[in-house]
Amino acid sequence: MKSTTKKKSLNPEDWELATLDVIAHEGVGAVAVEPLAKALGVTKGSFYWHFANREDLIQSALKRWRSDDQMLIKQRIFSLDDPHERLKAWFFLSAEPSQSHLVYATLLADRKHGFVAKVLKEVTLERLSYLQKAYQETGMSESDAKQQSLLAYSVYVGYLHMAKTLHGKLKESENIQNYVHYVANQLLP
Amino acid sequence: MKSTTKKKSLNPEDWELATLDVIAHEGVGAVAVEPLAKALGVTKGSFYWHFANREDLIQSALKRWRSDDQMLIKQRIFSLDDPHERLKAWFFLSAEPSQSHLVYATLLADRKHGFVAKVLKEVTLERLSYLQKAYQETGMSESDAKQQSLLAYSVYVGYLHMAKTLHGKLKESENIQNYVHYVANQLLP
DNA sequence: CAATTTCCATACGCTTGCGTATTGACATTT
DNA sequence: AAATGTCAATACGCAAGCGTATGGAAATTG
Repeated sequence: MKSTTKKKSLNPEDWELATLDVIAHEGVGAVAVEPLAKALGVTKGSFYWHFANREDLIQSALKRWRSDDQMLIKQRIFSLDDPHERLKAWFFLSAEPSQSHLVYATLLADRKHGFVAKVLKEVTLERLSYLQKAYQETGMSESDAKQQSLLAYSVYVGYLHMAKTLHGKLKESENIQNYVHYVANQLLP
Repeated sequence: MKSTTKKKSLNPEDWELATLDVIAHEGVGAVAVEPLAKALGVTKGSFYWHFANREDLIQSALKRWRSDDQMLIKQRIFSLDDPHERLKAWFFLSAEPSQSHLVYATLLADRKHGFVAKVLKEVTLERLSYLQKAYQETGMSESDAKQQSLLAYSVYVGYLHMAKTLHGKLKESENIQNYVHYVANQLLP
């Protein structure tokens, strides 16, 4: 994370966005007030004006992340009428590179912060219920839809990590497109 | 991690096993010499007798993890002749709780240590090639086997995280068995 | 214009943890 | 018995980072 141009005056959003950037690349544990301040071109005096402490900052950042992510999913996916199209849009969205996915991936691995586990669980259950609903609308029984949504979601989570782990062995554009089509074929009823 | 009974004298294996326990539960970044020493009932003087530094310890611990895991996979899965049985064994093994899975999950999230990325990639590629080989032996084309093994592996990785994230909502034994059967049905040719 | 508010810099004390140096205790070898 | 090797304890200096306190600068309000 590079130092930004010194800005006239910072607001809480500036801090939160910088925090999400750290979380995306290094996880919640790497969020540190002083290096963040340095990156933003200030010292920590102003940080403590805006936030009670480090955890307050992280919670605010995650709240923002969650809200933005919900909005994106609603616009891109759950505005579609046809459940098949919705599921397809999910597969394509889930394979797109984005900071949101990176943040989500690091939250998945967090073992130390109860508030992280809480946000993670809520976001995950919400997404799963959207997927289950879509599968049910295609005609699946409730119990099959439940298993299938869990499976499809596991594929998303797995893909998040595979893309990073096998960087350079997965990243050819045609391979990604092929894979997504393959997955959609396997997981769409 | 609790303090163990004070042992007469520690060997490198003691340190490595304690380190894997920390990695499993909190990730590589949480490995710290002094708390480890405390947990083992000694002070860090003897740590530095056995290991050059913290990284040396972590690398040794990961080397042990990798070696044990390879052995387990070979015994439980790749000793089977029938590729269908092998794949089924993989699905069941991958859903079993184990420290090895926990370690693997935290390695997946590590963004800070090049040597971790290296081990992770090697382990992952090795497992993928085993899976691909098994799918091919069931009669799949090479390119389908490749995609299918990536998909099946993504499901494993996804499941690792879902089990933790949705703790208490996934952990009923019948649900796990149902899920594994469901997955096997979907992903076995 | 003075008072208040907002944002910010800096000093301080504390904690955690690292690696190095030194010394001690015990076991093994010569 | 002396020398050597193994394991371990402790002190030390350093760094990173946290939160608190204090004072300053700029903007806004009355």
